[in-house]
Formats: sequence, C-alpha cells, structure tokens
Amino acid sequence: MLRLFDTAVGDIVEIVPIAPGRFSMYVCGPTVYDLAHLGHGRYALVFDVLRRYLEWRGLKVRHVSNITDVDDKILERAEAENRSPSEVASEFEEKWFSTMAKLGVLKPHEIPHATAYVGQMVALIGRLLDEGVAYLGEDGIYFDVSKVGDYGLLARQSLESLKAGARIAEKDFKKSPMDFALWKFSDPSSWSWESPWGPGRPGWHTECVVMSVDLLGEEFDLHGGGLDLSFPHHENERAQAEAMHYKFSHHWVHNGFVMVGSEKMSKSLGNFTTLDELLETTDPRAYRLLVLQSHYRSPLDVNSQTVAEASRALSRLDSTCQRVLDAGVDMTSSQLDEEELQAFREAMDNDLDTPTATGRLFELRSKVNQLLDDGMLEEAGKACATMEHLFGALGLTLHGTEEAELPSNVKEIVERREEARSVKDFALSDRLRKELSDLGFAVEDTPSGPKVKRR
RNA sequence: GGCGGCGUGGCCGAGUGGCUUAGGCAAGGGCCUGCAAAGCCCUGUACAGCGGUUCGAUUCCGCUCGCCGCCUCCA
Repeated sequence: MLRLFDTAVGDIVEIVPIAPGRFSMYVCGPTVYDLAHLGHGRYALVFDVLRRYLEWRGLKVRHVSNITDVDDKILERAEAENRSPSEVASEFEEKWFSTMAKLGVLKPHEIPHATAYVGQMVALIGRLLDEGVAYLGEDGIYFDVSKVGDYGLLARQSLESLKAGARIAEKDFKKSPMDFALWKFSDPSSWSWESPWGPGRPGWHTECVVMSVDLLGEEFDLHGGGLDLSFPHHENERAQAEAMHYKFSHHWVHNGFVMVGSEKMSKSLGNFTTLDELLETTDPRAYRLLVLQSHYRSPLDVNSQTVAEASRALSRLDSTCQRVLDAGVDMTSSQLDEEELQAFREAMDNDLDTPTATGRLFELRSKVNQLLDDGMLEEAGKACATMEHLFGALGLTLHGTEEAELPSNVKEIVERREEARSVKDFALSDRLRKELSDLGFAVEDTPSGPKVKRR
C-alpha cells in the first residue's frame, strides 16, 4: 500500500485507510482575494495527482477542499475597490475554478465555504471556552496553546522553542505569543457576524476544523496543503481538534514550494506569476508534467527554461502517440503491460515518487518508437496504450499532434509543396516550407505523406 | 537564536553501501531523409569540502563551507 511522508511523524509512514477501500482527504483551499499563482497550481496538481492515484488504486475517495471567503485581505480589497467582500470573493472563486479546469484539476467532491460555517464556528468557539482552552482577550477570543500538550508537533518544535523565535507582535493580554485568535471583534457596521461575545469575524484556523469534521467526521484519513500551512495553520487546527478530543486527521501531508530563483514564490513577496499568465503561452499539461518531474516535497524552480523543457518533453510524448495513430494501430483492444503497471505502482507507492514513475514512462515512449521502427505494431500498440493509461492516471492526457482542421490557405500551400516535391523542385519546396513556418506551421515529410502541425 | 531541509554530470531532476550510465532538456557523432523534422544507435565517466566507520561510500556518522524554508499572512 501507499507510503507517504507524514509531517506529524517526520518520516514516511504506511497509509492505512480508516475504512477499507475508502479514503477521506481534506486539502486546504485558497483564500479568494486574488488570482491563483504557480504555487497554488502546484499544490492543486499535487493533491489532484494523489487523489487520482488513490482512485486508480481502486479506493473510493472523498476529497474535500474549502474556499476561504472570510478574510481580512478580502475585506481590504473590497474596500479599496468600493464593493462588497462577497463580490470580491465570488469573482476570485470563479476565476480559481476556471483556472483549475484548464489545469485539468478534478473538482473536489465537496467545496465548503467558510461563510456558510460561521454558525458552526461560533458553536465550536463556545465549546472551546467551556473546555477552558480559550479565553477572552481585548480584541477577540483566543486559544490557549499551553493547554495542548504536544503543541508544535507539526513544526517539530516544542512550545518553548517556538516562543523563543516568535516574531509576532506581543499583545499584553495574550498568555503566550503563540496563542491565536478564534474570533476577532469588529465594528457591527462593517463585515461581521453575530456571536455571544459580540459582532466579529472568525479567525482563519477555526473554519477548516469545523468544515472537515462536518463533512468527513471527527476522524479522517489525510489533511494536506502547502508546506507553509503546516505551521501555524495546521498546527492550530490540530490544537483545536485535540482540545475537542477529536481523533481528527490520521496523516498530515505537505507539498514543497515553487521557487523563483532561490526564493519562495509568495503573495507577500510579490514575486509570483499567475497561472493564467503561464497558461497564455504554455500548454497546461506541460505545467503538470513539470510538477510530476520533481518530487512533491522538493522545491520546484519554475522559470522559462524549466517550462520550455517540459513543453518540449510533452510534445515528444504527443508525437509518439501520433506515430502510433499514423501507423493505424488500434489501441482500444490492446492489453496493458502488467510489468509496467507494477513498476508504476511501486514508484507511486513510495511517497508518490512521480519523477521515477514518469522516468519509466519516458522509457516506455522510447520503446514504442523502437517497436514502430521494427514494424511490431501490435506490441507498439500495447506499450503506447500502457503509456497513455499511466499518464492518464496522473491526470495527463496525451494526444496526437496533427491539427484536426487546417486553415484552407495552409492546406493549399501544403498541396503545392507536395506537387513541387513530386517533380523534385526542392527549391520551391523549401520556399513553401518557409512560408508555412512563417504562418506558424511546421511540416514533416513522412512515408505516409506530409504531417503538418502548429508550432 | 530555535527547528527542519538541501548542495548530483552543461542545465533540470531521481536514486542507491559495491549489481547496470534513472529520466528530461541541451550538446557531439552516426543511421535515415532531396534537405529538414521526427525516430533509432553511440558519446560525456556527476554526486560541495575535510575527516571517520567499512573489505568498499555519492549513499552511514562527524565537522566545515554555501543555500533554502518555518518560527508573522501565505499553497
């Protein structure tokens, strides 16, 4: 079975689903106040791949991922643009899902919204107060981290050492600098909800506890997100769950950052590229391939060079598929290669080792070409079908490279070029190739005729 | 200051106590081609530095240097 690196353990552990054959996962989703950047794309792709792989392994997965639509930054933007927070939130949520669709990220089965859970958050905060693990501060209700014995587990640090490095501005009334806001009082005239303690807004760390427990129960298999969420966000979620005596998530999984040069890409550093910008010039599948070619916990450098390399690698995969199609091989009846499936499973089971898995698939691609060269069409079909199937399991669909319908002027030039070649007028032929090239099309001469593709 | 991680051939990027050079991209040579392209074959002898453990370390341990992340909002 699958083994994954569990942040709470600090090591790779065997993943044993709570209910055999089923898997429940909660992945922290975006705060919708701006466009999604490459880092969001990576986490979404990583957990999309995890989900798809679990499903490929035959598990019935329940994937929940939230939309955080209550946040100070949403309010700031709304005020700056003189519109309501909900308008801002719904705009960026819509854009989020349209970008995710381009990336081929499957929609989670449930998409809870924080605003729909404020009532439940208030109820949870009330219970935390009753338990004596929360207290009233000057500007809100705070969680008392000293009440959780192993606070700091996900940071792999003790409360003492966390305190030692705390950079957070001290508020005198807080018992510990690590204590965090559960409820923030606010002016009733601004964006706020009613609570027994007065109008206000919920702190960020409570919503995921309430939503995950509501939809997946007090005990579920996996909780995930970007590495930057491990502390304090996930730790604070865990602290609340501990205080409530929930069993909560069995495993905590985090993906590494997208780097810009040697710096983490983040909104606060302002060094981000939006996914939409990337996708204007890049096949979304190339970004998925780039993500797959590095391990999910490693930092990933995304720049024009690494993107170009992935694009190039992708187009070679596509052209191999095209070769198989051109050879007239019917892959629908092809058996899959068991040995390859097994190797794929082993790589993926080993902490989602997609670089090894894809490396193997590139070798398979080479094998398909060799078999085609040798005229072993049936074997080539089997290998190609396996390759397509396994890339498909990773959410990457391969397809042929030929344009379904060429513009008529392009078609006409191609025909004229063929005529020129048939009478060996290669000077004209080369001029026409140049013309096509200027129009953005590449032509390749093959035994079965010219192949035209967009460049 | 505390904690965690990283340093692999031109670049990206896996992995391992000794089998056999992961893989991708780029490069060089060859086959094929009117020329190209695609494809195939061949080529580069890498694991930061210094010690230690070991019959043997890129892989284990220690130290040094360099880099990064978290401890504040962040995927």
